[in-house]
Amino acid sequence: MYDNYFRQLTAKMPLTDDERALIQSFLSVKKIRRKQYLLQEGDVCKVVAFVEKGALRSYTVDNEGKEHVLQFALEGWFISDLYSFLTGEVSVYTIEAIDDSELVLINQPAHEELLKRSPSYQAYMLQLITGAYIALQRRVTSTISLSPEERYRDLVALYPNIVQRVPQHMIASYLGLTPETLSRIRRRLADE
Amino acid sequence: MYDNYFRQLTAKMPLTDDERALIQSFLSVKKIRRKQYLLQEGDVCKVVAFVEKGALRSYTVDNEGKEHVLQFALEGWFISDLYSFLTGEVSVYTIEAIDDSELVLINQPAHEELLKRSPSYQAYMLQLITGAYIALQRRVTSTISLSPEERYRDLVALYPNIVQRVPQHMIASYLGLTPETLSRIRRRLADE
DNA sequence: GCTTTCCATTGATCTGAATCAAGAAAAGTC
DNA sequence: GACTTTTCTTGATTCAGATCAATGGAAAGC
Repeated sequence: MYDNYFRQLTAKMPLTDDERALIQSFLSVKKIRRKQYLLQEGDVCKVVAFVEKGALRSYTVDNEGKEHVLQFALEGWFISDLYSFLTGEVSVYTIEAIDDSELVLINQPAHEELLKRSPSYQAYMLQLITGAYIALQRRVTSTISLSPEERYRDLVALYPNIVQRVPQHMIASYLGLTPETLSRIRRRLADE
Repeated sequence: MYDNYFRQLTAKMPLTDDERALIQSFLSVKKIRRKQYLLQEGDVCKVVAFVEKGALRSYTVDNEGKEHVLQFALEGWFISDLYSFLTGEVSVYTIEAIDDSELVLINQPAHEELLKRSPSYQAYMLQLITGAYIALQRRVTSTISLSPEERYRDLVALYPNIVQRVPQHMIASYLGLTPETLSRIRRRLADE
């Protein structure tokens, strides 16, 4: 159940059996079906989710009712609204399963407790947030300095598995394009 | 010299005199003149800078030679390319002083050492990166879900001091607009 | 204080992506 | 396996913001 989670964790952070048991005692498992929500806009984000299996995305809805994808999370990734999770403020994001998925969850009190009790967990969290920060910064850089076509190529180069796995209109939304525009970009690239 | 820095730090993290002395021994001070660089594209980012006085910005230059502002830092803010600083990879960003400025710097080895030796510093760094992450996430959200006019209003509401202090064409660049477009938006808003 | 560079504004025009519309194909559901 | 829903594609049209161009004014630098 926690296989991928601990594979990931121990790869970065060797753990004693005791520490592993301690951490595991604070985790829980959840299965979630395609199109179900892990978080809804207006709620406080209660958990950080590790994707054991499946795929999820987070998105905002603007005034005109349009969705804008913030992040995808495939197997081995984390997803959450860290802002809401850490501050307790309500979230402007929705997190939804793209496919039937299996998640490993940790809630806020458990997270607090583990930070205090496990130095490994603490160090891991610092790495996690740093990684999230770096991924976001790359995204911002791409958004502000590349053309739509370049942004798409960048995404394909960096996360080919996302492009293969996720419906195209969600990729378009992630890139800040309409599905029509992305379709035309793909044709242009294929024609060359 | 380190007044603002420690005011900021102790506000979040009570320090013993010893700890303060330890941290201070790892810091250095730098004055930098308007238009001088703290970091140039292609170099590794060696420091995290706290702005005691003045104002800086970071930006990327795209294929066509256009600048895109990633971040502003006024008094009391930090600026760096954390990605480059932490990984040692070269940076795609330039960090430049907008006005003559005074900075408190910490370099990578000092940062490593302090992480090991000062739990307060460690906890502070976690807060810092978390804060940076949250600020970036807000920026992404604004970029993907708001119109240019809404983005500008958001910026004015959130950081009025930036808008007052920084040349308008840099604000435009930060918002992903041309100076002309921002000028027209401002007129529209003033006319109403 | 004078010169030069930089900066904000306004108008005219252009353009790339959005929108609108419709049909085909694929996937999901019962 | 038939039906429904979702997804992708293609074409025609529109539109918001970029680009091009020019001016007046402010700040920087000597």
